[in-house]
This record gives sequence, C-alpha cells and structure tokens, in this order.
Amino acid sequence: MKSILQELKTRVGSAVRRLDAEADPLVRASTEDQHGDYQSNCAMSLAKKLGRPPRSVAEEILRSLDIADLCEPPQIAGPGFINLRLRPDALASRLAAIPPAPSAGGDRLGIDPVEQRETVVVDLSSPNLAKEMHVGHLRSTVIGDCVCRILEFLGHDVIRENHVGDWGTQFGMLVAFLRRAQPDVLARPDSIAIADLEAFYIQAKALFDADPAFKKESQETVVALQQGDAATRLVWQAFCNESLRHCHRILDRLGVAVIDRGESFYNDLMPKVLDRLTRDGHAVESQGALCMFLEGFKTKEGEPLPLLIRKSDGGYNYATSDLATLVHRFETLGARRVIYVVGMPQKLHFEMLFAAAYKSGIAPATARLEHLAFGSMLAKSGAPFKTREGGTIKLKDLLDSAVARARQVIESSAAAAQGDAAGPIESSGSSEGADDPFAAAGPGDLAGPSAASVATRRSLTSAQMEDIAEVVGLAAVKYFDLSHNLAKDYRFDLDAMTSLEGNTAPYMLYAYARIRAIGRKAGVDYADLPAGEAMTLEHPSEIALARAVLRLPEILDQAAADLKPNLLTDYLYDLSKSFSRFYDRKLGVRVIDAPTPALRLSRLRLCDLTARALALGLSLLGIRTLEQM
RNA sequence: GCGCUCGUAGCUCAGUUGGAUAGAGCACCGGUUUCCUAAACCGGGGGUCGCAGGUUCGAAUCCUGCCGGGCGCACCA
Repeated sequence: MKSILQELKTRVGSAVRRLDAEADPLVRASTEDQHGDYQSNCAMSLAKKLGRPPRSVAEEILRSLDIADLCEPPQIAGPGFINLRLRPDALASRLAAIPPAPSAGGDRLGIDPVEQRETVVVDLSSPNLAKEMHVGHLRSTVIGDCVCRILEFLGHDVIRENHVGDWGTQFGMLVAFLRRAQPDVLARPDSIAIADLEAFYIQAKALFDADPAFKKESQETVVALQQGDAATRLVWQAFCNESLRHCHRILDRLGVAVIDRGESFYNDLMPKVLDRLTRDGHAVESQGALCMFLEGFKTKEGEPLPLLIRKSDGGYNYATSDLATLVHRFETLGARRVIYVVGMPQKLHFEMLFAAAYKSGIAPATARLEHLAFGSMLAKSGAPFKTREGGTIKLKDLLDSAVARARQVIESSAAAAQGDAAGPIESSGSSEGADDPFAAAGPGDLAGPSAASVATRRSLTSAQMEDIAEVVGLAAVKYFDLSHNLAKDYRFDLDAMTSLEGNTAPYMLYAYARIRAIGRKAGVDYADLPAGEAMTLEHPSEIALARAVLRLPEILDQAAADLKPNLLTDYLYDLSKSFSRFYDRKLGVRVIDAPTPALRLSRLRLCDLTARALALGLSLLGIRTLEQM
C-alpha cells in the first residue's frame, strides 16, 4: 500500500500538471492541526510562473482535483495554501486494510518493499582491534545499525561491514608482547585470553618505550607479519580473534550484526590497486610518495593537496586500504551504494577518497558513495567524554552504567507507584561529579527498596527485573543517540535518557507495554482480532491516533531518503503521545469498557495497530520491546 | 590563513527540496484520580531563530559579510 502522502502527491500532482507539466505538487504534512492534515504549497510559486493570482490558481487546481474519497472538501487559505483534511472513514478503511501480523514475526504493517532494490554496503562500527571498544565507537555502531535496519526493511540487500583496524605497526608490538605474556600462544592459539585489552595495550606500549630490545623485537615482528611469516601470523590471528571476541560481546549485547572484514583482508589487493592507478596515470609520485591530485583540495600553504596512497617509505596508509576496499565492494560485493558511518572529523578524507574513486573509475559513475558523518558525543558538561584521569571510557562500562541507572529509575518509580513509604526517592545523584558518567550509577546508592522486593510486589522475578533493566538501559542509550540530529555534537546525559518523561526510550517502551497490558486486561489476544472488517473512528483522539499510525510509511520513506534516524524517533514520540491522549481518562475514549461491542473491537484493533507501529519503529532503531515494565 | 561544521526558550534539542502565529522535552507555576497502568494527561509563563545586509508573495532555512564554538588542512588511522 502506498503511503497517504504518496497518494496525495499523486492526486494533487495530476491536477497540478494540467496547469504546468513540470510543477511539483509540494504536498507535505501540515505543521498545525488547524491547517488540516496535509497541505499543498504549490499554488503560490505556480501563480508567479503563470502570472496569475495565487488563489485563483489554487481554485483551478481544486476544480480538477479528484480527492473526495480521501479528504474532506479542500480549503484554500492564506496566500494560496491548499489544506487537506483526511476523512475519518478513509482513515478507518486504510487501517482495516492492514494485514494481520504474521505469527512468524517480520510484521510490515502492510508496507511494501521498494520496487528497485539495491545492494548497499554499510561501513559501521569498525573499531581498532588494538584496544577495546570505547565510547567513540557507540555512534557509528548504533547509527549504522539503524540505517541498515531501515534499508533492510525497505527491501535492500545490505552488507554490514565491520572494517576493523587489524593491521599496521602497533600490531607488531602487540603480537610481540602477547608472545612474551602468554608464551604458549603458539601451542594453543585459541586458548588465549586477555581480560583487559586496554591494560594489555598500555603494558605493551610501556615496555615498547622502555625496553630497546623489545622495541626492536616489535619492529621485527611487524616485518615478519607483513611478509607473511606463518608463526607470526598465527599469533597475530590469535590476538585479533581475542579482540574480536571482546568486540562481539558488545555487539551481541547491542543486537548489532556485522561481517568482520578488517584492513588485513585487503593486504594483497593494495599493491594491485596501486599498480592499476599508476598504469592508468591517476597516481603520480611527489616528494617520494605516490599521490593522486584531485581538483579543489589545498594544503595550509595553498598548494594542491594530494591523496597519499603510498608513503615515501613504501608503506601503505588508510587511503590505500580504503581504495582497495572500494574495489572489493564494487567488483566483488556488487555494491551500488556505499555508506560510511564515520564521524565528522574524517569528512575531508572521504571527500578526497570519493573524488579519487570516481576519477579513477574504481567507483562506477552511477554508484553512490556517502559519508554519513556524525558529531561527537560529549560529556554532560560539554567537555570531551573522558574518565577523570583523561583516559578513554570503555563502551562496556558506559552500557553498564546506563543499565544500572535504568534499574534505579524503574525500581524507584515502581516504588513510588506503589505508594511505598520508603521515603523520598533519590531520582539521581548526578548533581555531583557532573563529568563522571558513572556518578550515581553504582548499585550501592539506591535509596528505594531492593530489586527483589520491588520485583516481588510487581510480581516480577528478579531475573525479569534484570532483563527489563538491560533492555531499558540499552534502549535509552540508543534512542538518545538516534534522537539527535546526526550532524551535531550531543551531550551524554544519563538522567535525560533514562527519564520516563519526554522523548526517551523509557517513555516509548512504557507506551508499548501499556498497550500490551490493555490486551491482556481485555482478555483478547491482539493477534486474533479480525482484520479487514470496517473500523469506526469518531472521537478526535481516536482519529488523531489513526492518522499518526498511518504516517509510519511516509516517515520511513523520508528517514531512508535522508538517512536521518531522528525523523523516526520524533515520529514515535508523536505516536506515543497520540496514544496517551487516546487512552487518557479525560480527553480520550474508553477502550475495554467502550459503549458498544463494535467500538470496543475497533478500539482494541487501533491499540494493536499502534503497538505494532511502535514495535516496528523501535525495532528499526535496534530497540527491543517489553510486554511489561 | 584556507576549508568544513554548528549557533533556535533558563537548560537539552526538533524544525521535512524556502511556507501560515518557530515547536517539543526538562526545569518552573497551576490543574486533573470513586474511572481500562497518574510510569499518564491538560493548561500557563518563557524567543530580536548569533549579528547585519540581500534575494521574494513568503527566510530559522538560500546568498554575502561579520561574531562566537568545534573540527580538519602531505606520508597516524
């Protein structure tokens, strides 16, 4: 089924084209309810072009506009806006046409995949294996996963590439150090275990700086590694595997699937790509380095700035491996589109890389190369996000702190909801140590009752409580990240993201859980409700909710077209609010005890569709839903 | 110095190829509960959209120049 917006664009478009074959109908959702649900803004610009008064142009558009089955009679307002309000019966029949959710999962709410599917490579997460994943990897992982999920949902063939850093000089040092620290690594390469990769790296680096013999050993190891020495390679592989295990513990926890294909994978391809670029005359030598000179890039001194693809010492750098990677992605993986989910500071690099790829023909002219650049995650104070000592914060610790906070919030509100006499609730302790993300995250400072006692009172086992905290905590982190405009920096704020109020994951999850609870209370299984039959929408809150549910397809189109996850979060928040109003005791309607059986059924179906839209939207953000909170 | 990017309410942020009286949330003030989850809802105050010009029916949005923050600018990725 087409989205309502698409349908209106088609209808208004064909009316507008009678006046001007090329005019865009400019249909969009109205920002204010008084202006209807959708509006067309094309009459004003068209009037200018035709040299006629805009309102008369609007009137002429309306004369040939065939829309009575969908909308109330259109209104012309202001300078020439055409305001469209959807008819409740049209909303009702569209809702009724949504097929039931398949029991096997994969509910699409009747949204069709795109006609033209593409093979899209998304480069996401991509940490360096020398160290453990840290907070700097969160955004690429979360945003990349969301983009993949949206594109996958729309039917594209998405290849999620985890382009890990597993090659380069520091790996010589790490391999040499591993051989010293765990001498039996050659005998049992799969049994190595490094409890703390971060500490391991620091130790190795310290020894490298202090011990000339070890430094020499490290450098020899790099050479051996690059020459393909089997024993060295084995230890290197063991190290990388161990690091990847760390990595995938995090990714699994976040529910993010990727294909690991590190820089080393392209090692053999790099010289071939360089040969080809040299042979074709795209690469030239300058100051001993192999370079590609591209239009429009300048150095500080105003000289042409080349893309260096081989250092003067003969070594390769990341431009080299990125070009080789593109060769693989286009020629072997058959990509039509490559999306790099990488932070803003690398913008220049990607501009140059893309220019080089197009110029040299590595990227077909029809292919799309995109740098989905995002801003930095800052501390709550706005300072760089570091530990008090200035070190990097492990991603695992960050997630743990969010889960701990989520547990606190859930337990506190549960206690408050129970009218618990345990005293004032310590909603947060974050006023102190504002820069420390773990302030108040410890389990010891919980003012409310223990998890077990709350769980008991809410008839949840403590295992269920743990699960809820895990889901809510991770959802909070992801949602907070995705709800911000990608281009801007944002401040990591545990209190804000775990709040039950506002545009947060807990609010959304709560709305979902509420709806599921309504079904249980009503004694119906939503999955058994009849589809296809007529529904009734009469109350304003009911109509508004129906409209919100039916906007999901156009939001997904837009979010995919712009690669902007925050469009989806904003929509979900709006949907949740619409639901809360619908279910409000004052402004909403009765559901379970609706005045008639037909209304009860219709409203329960609306509840179900709302829950399904929420669940689908959240799933595309990489967020699990909960039946109970 | 050049380039990129951001600047919107006290705070954190939205704002769809330029659209109507610039929106939310938090915080603050007030209201709603014999009633399906009040973990909710409703209302209120609060803005020279960094500044100044320009483009036009219309500018937070596009152009120019300033101011302020961040990032980048030949061999680390």
